[in-house]
Amino acid sequence: MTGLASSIERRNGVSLWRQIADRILQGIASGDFAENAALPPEVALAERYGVNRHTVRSAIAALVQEGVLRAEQGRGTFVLSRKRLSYPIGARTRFSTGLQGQTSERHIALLSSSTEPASRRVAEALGIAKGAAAIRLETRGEADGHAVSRATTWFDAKRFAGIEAVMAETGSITASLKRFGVNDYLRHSTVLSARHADADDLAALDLQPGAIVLVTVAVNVTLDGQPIQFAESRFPAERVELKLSAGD
Amino acid sequence: MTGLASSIERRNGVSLWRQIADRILQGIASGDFAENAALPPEVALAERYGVNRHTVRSAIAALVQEGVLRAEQGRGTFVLSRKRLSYPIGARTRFSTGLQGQTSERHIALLSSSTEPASRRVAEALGIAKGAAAIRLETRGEADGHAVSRATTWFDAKRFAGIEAVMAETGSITASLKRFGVNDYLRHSTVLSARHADADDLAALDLQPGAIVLVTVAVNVTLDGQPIQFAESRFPAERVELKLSAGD
DNA sequence: AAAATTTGTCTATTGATATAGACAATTATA
DNA sequence: TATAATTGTCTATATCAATAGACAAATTTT
Repeated sequence: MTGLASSIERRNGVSLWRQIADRILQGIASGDFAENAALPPEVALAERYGVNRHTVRSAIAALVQEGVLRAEQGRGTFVLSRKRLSYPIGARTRFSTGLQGQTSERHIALLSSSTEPASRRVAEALGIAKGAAAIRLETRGEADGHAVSRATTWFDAKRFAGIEAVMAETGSITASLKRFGVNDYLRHSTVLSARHADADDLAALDLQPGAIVLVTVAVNVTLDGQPIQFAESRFPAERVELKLSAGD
Repeated sequence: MTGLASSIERRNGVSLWRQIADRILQGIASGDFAENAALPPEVALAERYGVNRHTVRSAIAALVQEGVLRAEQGRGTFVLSRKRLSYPIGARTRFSTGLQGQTSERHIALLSSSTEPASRRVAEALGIAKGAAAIRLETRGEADGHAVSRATTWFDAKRFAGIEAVMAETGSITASLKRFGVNDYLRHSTVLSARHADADDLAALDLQPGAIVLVTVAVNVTLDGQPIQFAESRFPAERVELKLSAGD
């Protein structure tokens, strides 16, 4: 028995690159090509399927376009995990607890922090005067070593002085707020949009140009309605989906 | 009614003529194009699918090749009845005589042959020692120019030495066996199953990926019960039905 | 018989597909 | 740091796919 699973056919109306793309998809589905691992190099695939390297490249390009693969010059071509993280959005949205059960490890890394005069938008959201001091945190959410969010968060500098240090230490917004006497908080509002990732997102989220990010702009408030946090978060659309839960 | 069930897509790796051929097949299956009746003229089809007449012609040419349509100059293009060949399976199963009356021409083409040590399964079927030399024939049954079966056949190499040459010459198992003194034989057992065609079947039987093959595993014996032939045959389910006759 | 209908053949042009080779750019490894 | 491995880009060429038009060949209709 020869045992060729399904050979490539020519002149049957289906282009070779499409046939090979389909076989790569099959290989991923069957576990032949492991998720999050490198595909065999282009030359090896070309030999395996009996076609030119450029034909394999066309197939890979199509799958990259479809968000199945990611090619990295000099390193290889990688199979993206097809399952997206499902990130719940609702009244009690919290980074860590929201991803519980989906990942084994998760934390928020503090990339940088600064104290700046509040812009009009920030001031309105936090209920402080425009130009008043606000603390700005640039963070990256990570789960199992993969970047899953990139956020810019604002606090009233008067009330939460020094929160950046606590944040760097604890790796958790919820834990940091506790240090300032905020034992519970609710999400007051969330605005959702999507756009192409900018240069900053690309670097922080390890994305390729053209990638899409989901953007949430949210205000968290204390139980009595006092605004304490204003944040814009970016999620890589290819790795994260947002699940809206009841209660807004 | 716009009613475009599935529109034609360009630049997705599947040629227009293949897409249109598939839609015509769909139309036949759904009764949109009646069997034994004329298809709409090429110009009408071209307009219906929004492509050039020559593109429709390519699609029709492919379906003519596949035995689905017949084009007649000046008259039209006709949907052939997809009556299947009825292949009798029974004690006296023979390729040629079994299809008598259904086809005008039929023969068995020898694709390749080899002598190999008998596997356990082959040895048991032929009543020889495991590892003893066995002749393996790879054949294709053809009727009216269409492939109707693909078989792997085993003989005891000691008793039927050189049968591959006779087979290539005569194109008939029955005639070949006669040369070795087997003037009559019976089918002892047949096991029937079905599966998707593998790459080999697809090529040999001129099928499209996903096609189904009927599989028979049979042992033929002499009148006194001595096993002489062991065969696995694959029949394209779309062109052949197996008719079980009395007497097993 | 003439006209209309329908499939068959031919030429021509354009863009997509596939192969081939060379080299650049990036990353990992010895 | 040099070398190897790997993806990215470029040029070139041949074939396939699709469109377009004209006309031939065969059949049916008028």
